[in-house]
Amino acid sequence: MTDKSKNKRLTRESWVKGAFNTLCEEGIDQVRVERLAKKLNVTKGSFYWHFKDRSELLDALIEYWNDEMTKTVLENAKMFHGDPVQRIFSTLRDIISNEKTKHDPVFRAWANHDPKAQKYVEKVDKLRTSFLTDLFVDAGFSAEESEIRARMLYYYVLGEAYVTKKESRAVRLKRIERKAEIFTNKS
Amino acid sequence: MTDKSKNKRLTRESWVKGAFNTLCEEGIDQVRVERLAKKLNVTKGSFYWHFKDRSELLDALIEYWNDEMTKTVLENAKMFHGDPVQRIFSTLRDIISNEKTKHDPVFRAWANHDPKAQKYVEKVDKLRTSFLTDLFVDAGFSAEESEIRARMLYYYVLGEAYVTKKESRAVRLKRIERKAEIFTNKS
DNA sequence: CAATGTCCATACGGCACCGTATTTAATAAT
DNA sequence: ATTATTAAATACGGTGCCGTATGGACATTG
Repeated sequence: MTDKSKNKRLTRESWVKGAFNTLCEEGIDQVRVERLAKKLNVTKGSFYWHFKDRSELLDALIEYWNDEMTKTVLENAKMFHGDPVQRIFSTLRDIISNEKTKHDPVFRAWANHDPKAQKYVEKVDKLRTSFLTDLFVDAGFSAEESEIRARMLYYYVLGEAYVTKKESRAVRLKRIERKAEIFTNKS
Repeated sequence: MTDKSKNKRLTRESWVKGAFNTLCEEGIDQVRVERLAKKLNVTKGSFYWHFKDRSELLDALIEYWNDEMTKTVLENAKMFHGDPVQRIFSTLRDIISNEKTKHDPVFRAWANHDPKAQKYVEKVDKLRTSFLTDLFVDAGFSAEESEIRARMLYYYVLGEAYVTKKESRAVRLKRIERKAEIFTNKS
């Protein structure tokens, strides 16, 4: 698709992206060098020129995921200025709509058994929750209350992502927005 | 530990339990026949007497998980009678305290790439949410509102389980109870 | 148009695992 | 005690994967 079948030379990133695909579709233990090679229509001779070994690919994969998550996810939300409550919704929309976020669970499954990946997951979690916390503060909640609500909202969105993977983002977003109102109501 | 090192004969269940352990610790792709054999201090000659092949072990593993989840998890909660809101808390306590529930994420990670396991996960999800829904109804919420709150609460608990795996159950339970109050408040 | 560097193919040894076949040991039945 | 049955050990061929070594194709530069 992205690579016309005539592309001879591959880049390091080609491998990482290919690895990311099979990570999402089959889990980390199924991303193997020779299978990737076949998928990319080359031999592993290519791979071992670009990478020292499989472990180096996995490291690159972690970096790739981290970049995608930190770069793009919260950019739009930061741009958006206006009603603080609306910004919370906008952020949710961002997280859910992001193509990559859809694959959060797969990466988390990996991190579950790999401390290196785990470190980055924790990083991203902190980034997101602290961002959400700030939004609640802007919306007028106390610091403590903001943190509680941010965590609640974030955990909820995460859990929702695990259970309702098959539903469309539109449906999910609608439901989440409906429920998010509860979080933004000052009881 | 459970098996004194002198136990000669193994049962089918020994294998399933061993498989469940490595499933939790390393993921489904790491449960291999010969490694399990070594862990159980036998050879795979034993395994292939009890099972046709690896796939049959995985099927048994799914059944095992399903039984553990449906049998024990909600039993206590059903026993408990009294204030409906208190029953909700009691149920949460049950889900979180259950040793097996702790490993929900790992099993879900597997289900993510295996339709067979996925089916059972959906079953358990439905069981839990419908049970929670009934509790909210008992607590005086409308049918529609009950379902919404049940889903929120359940997704939240799930998401929480993914992010805060390392914390003690006591700490988690305390936090969750604190937050669950919000779900049980009629705004 | 040589020479050098970049990128990949091919060929190899080794390991871990799967599943089968066959044999041996332990337990139960007669 | 002999025989069956059950449970596990051993031995085997086959496959997929890893990483290395080496050579070839292509491009770039002088």
